[in-house]
Amino acid sequence: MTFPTFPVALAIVEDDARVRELLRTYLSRQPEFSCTIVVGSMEEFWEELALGLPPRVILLDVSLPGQSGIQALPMLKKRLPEADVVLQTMHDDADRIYQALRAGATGYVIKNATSLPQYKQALLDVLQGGAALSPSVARKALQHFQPAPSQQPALLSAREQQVLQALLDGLSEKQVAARLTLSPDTVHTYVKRLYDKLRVNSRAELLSRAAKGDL
Amino acid sequence: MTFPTFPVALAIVEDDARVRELLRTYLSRQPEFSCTIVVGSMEEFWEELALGLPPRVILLDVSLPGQSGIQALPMLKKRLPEADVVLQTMHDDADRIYQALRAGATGYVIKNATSLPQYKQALLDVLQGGAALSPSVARKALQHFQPAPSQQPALLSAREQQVLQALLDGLSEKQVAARLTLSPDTVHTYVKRLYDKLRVNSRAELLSRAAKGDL
DNA sequence: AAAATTGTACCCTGTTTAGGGGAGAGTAAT
DNA sequence: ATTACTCTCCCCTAAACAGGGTACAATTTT
Repeated sequence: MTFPTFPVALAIVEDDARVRELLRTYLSRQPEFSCTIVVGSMEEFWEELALGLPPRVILLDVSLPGQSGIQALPMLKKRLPEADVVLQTMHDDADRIYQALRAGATGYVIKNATSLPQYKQALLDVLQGGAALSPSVARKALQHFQPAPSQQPALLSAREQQVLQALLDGLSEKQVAARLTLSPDTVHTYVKRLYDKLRVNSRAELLSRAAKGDL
Repeated sequence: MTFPTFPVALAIVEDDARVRELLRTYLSRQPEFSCTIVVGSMEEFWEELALGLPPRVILLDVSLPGQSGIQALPMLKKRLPEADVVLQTMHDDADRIYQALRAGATGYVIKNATSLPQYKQALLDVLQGGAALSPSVARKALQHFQPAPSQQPALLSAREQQVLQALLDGLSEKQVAARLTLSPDTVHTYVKRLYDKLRVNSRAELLSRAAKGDL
């Protein structure tokens, strides 16, 4: 992990003046950060950005007057691909969280549930290549991993379905073996059985049918 | 949020005796927790479980002798649907993380990067309905939200797109050659170029991404 | 005019898949 | 108690694929 040289250029975009100043004063006092841009809207942010050096991390409010933080995210990632964006908001709305994470946010914290030292820790975490999620946000995010597994057929045994899922994830037989802690030969046996049951005769056919919504 | 009544019944499954005792002594000292089960393997866990009251939270090592923590997860969720499971491990392997989160873990912490107070905090977080992810784990998890940024078909020439389409239809290179009236070698050349442009390195990966709606 | 891209085709080596066989241990059902 | 099924592992051969290179003519871009 390449560790950043301190202080790190930090931008704060937050429309609530009280919160904004609180963050600025606290974070400015930390030797790790230098608040190079502190503004109340994205419009102001774009202006300031043109003037000085680009920030390494951006602490961004989700709901802003004018262009919202979420709307701005794609543009931000395009204009500043190197920057990490940590979103902050009052609510832990599942849909907004989902949007934000897809748009490439590397952090998402809930205002009321986050102390100033935790803000600092969150920023340090992303600088070290991690991601910072408030517990309630993380829980919502994890739900998107759940609905994964499929539906039907008692046709396939539990183990067979696990192998199938791994194949659909694009793994090679060797990788499947590693994931399921099996011998590559055993995986091969399963693959053959799957081809038999699913009436295909190549990985490509299997995946192609999966892509078309079969199975 | 319904707050639990303290102390909360906690199970610790960890094969390294030093770590296990460290966690037990520290967490037992906290008024919030009562370590009702402290064992070194899943086999022992199942035995102890039959005797006493079921734990509310389980701190579970990923790699255990015998039945691993990951393997045990589905069984645990079935046997103790009410319990939260926090996994701990040394490594932040992306595939393992993915598996664990899909299997319903509500926490995933990295041993070396987590202090005892942070362990406590992680457990409290899940008790309050949140999820606890170490920063590096969260980062890996977030990558699964990314699949969005697909390629622009513009990058692919007309001929390349025809080959791609044929591949997505599940054809072999030889079959593609037949469809497009090309030499198998030429098709091979195209496939290599496609892999290059689409950043994959196997047919399975390509088809897998197609199945997920990329490209 | 030089450079880059595209379409086409061939060579090479190594790895992975496909499809065939057998085989033992365990569980469930008849 | 035989049958049937599942899970696990092993052997084999031949085909397909992955990745690396070279080559040249026709465009298109610069």
